[in-house]
Amino acid sequence: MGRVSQAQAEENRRRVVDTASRLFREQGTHVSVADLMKAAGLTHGAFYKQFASKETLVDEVTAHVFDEIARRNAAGLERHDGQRDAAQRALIDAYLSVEHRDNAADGCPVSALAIDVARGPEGREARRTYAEGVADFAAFLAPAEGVGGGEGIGGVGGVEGGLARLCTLVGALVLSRATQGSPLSEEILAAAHAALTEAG
Amino acid sequence: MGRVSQAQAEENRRRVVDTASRLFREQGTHVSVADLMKAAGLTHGAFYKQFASKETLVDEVTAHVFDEIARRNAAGLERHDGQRDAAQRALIDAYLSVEHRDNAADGCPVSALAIDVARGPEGREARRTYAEGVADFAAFLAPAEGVGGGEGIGGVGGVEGGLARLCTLVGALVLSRATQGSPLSEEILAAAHAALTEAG
DNA sequence: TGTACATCAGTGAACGCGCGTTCACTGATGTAC
DNA sequence: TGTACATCAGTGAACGCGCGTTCACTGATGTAC
Repeated sequence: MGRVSQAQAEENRRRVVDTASRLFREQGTHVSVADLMKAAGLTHGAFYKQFASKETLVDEVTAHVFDEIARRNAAGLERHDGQRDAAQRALIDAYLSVEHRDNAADGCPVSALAIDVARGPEGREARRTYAEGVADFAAFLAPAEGVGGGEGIGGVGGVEGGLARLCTLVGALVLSRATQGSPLSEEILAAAHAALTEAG
Repeated sequence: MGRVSQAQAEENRRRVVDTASRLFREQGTHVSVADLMKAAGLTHGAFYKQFASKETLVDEVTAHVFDEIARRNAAGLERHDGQRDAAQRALIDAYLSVEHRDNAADGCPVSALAIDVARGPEGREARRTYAEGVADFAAFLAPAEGVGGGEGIGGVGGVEGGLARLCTLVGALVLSRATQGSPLSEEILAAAHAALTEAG
């Protein structure tokens, strides 16, 4: 194919990262370099002109995907005019939807990458990024402290309450995906939704 | 080595299944046949004298490991003289402990195998076994219906309450493993514990 | 109970395959004049 | 502005390696007499 313009090369690189951020969430970080590059419309050899190694890409994609979710949460908050409670409910609704269950590629990286991150070595940069993403997400989910009646699942407030809510969300999504095909899958989403919205 | 007695052969087979049930939970079902057999004290060739394929083993081990957890839950109930509430609390304490987080090999298969099951094909027998295991576990966790005050997380009762509690347990374990090395890991366990014990 | 032989659990080399990675090559792009 | 050349993004064959699986072989076990 010969050389390609700098602009084209940059766009290609971006497309590889975007494609990986979808494929990794859908199938895990073990997706092969060849499959990834094919999905991005290139051949596998080109990969190493842009990335030092597959491990490097995993780290970069992890960071990329958590940036995206942070932006999305911020946008959600804005859409509800800064009303934390409403934004949280909207997120919980979307998180525990069948669409989210069936569309891991576009979905939450906390759920989608948990096992890949857990099984990677502890020193890994992806691990730090992941932990930060969890903390940010929990902060977003934190119930309003002590204001009028409801203060979240089990009555636990603040960051702790946010963490507990996140556990329920992530557990529900992971379990509903693992039981897909059984009626249990939808029951799990409904049960978690009821638990999170009725006391929260 | 030559032939081995029937009793010895059966014991070897059992050891392979036991070893796999630990390694699969610890590292996932992608553990290689060679590594598995080495860990069981045999060579890889012997594997196919006992199992039709690796997929067959995964199905058998999934069933085995869920049998074990069902037995363990039943034993827990007996140890507390059939007092459901006390048995549930003991399980929640153990589930959300640092020991459980650090010892996936002996731990809950619902958390450990979730992603492997979710990524396997839908028709897979392991999937059915998994869904049954989830249902049984949720039934065990179900809060007592309507009796005096507490009826579980978010006030959701019955099977639904059991499912919601299971989501929180599984989410907490998965997240605390993925964030291991960060202080967040212990905070997650504590937050889920507080949420599950204070209203339950 | 003792002998002769078929069985078959376990061994270890070998298979095809897909993995991550390397590399000689191509030829349009970017640059120096 | 036009020409000459170095650069380097992308190609596709090839690398060593580990995977799941197969197979000829071994020799103690189990069985038939």
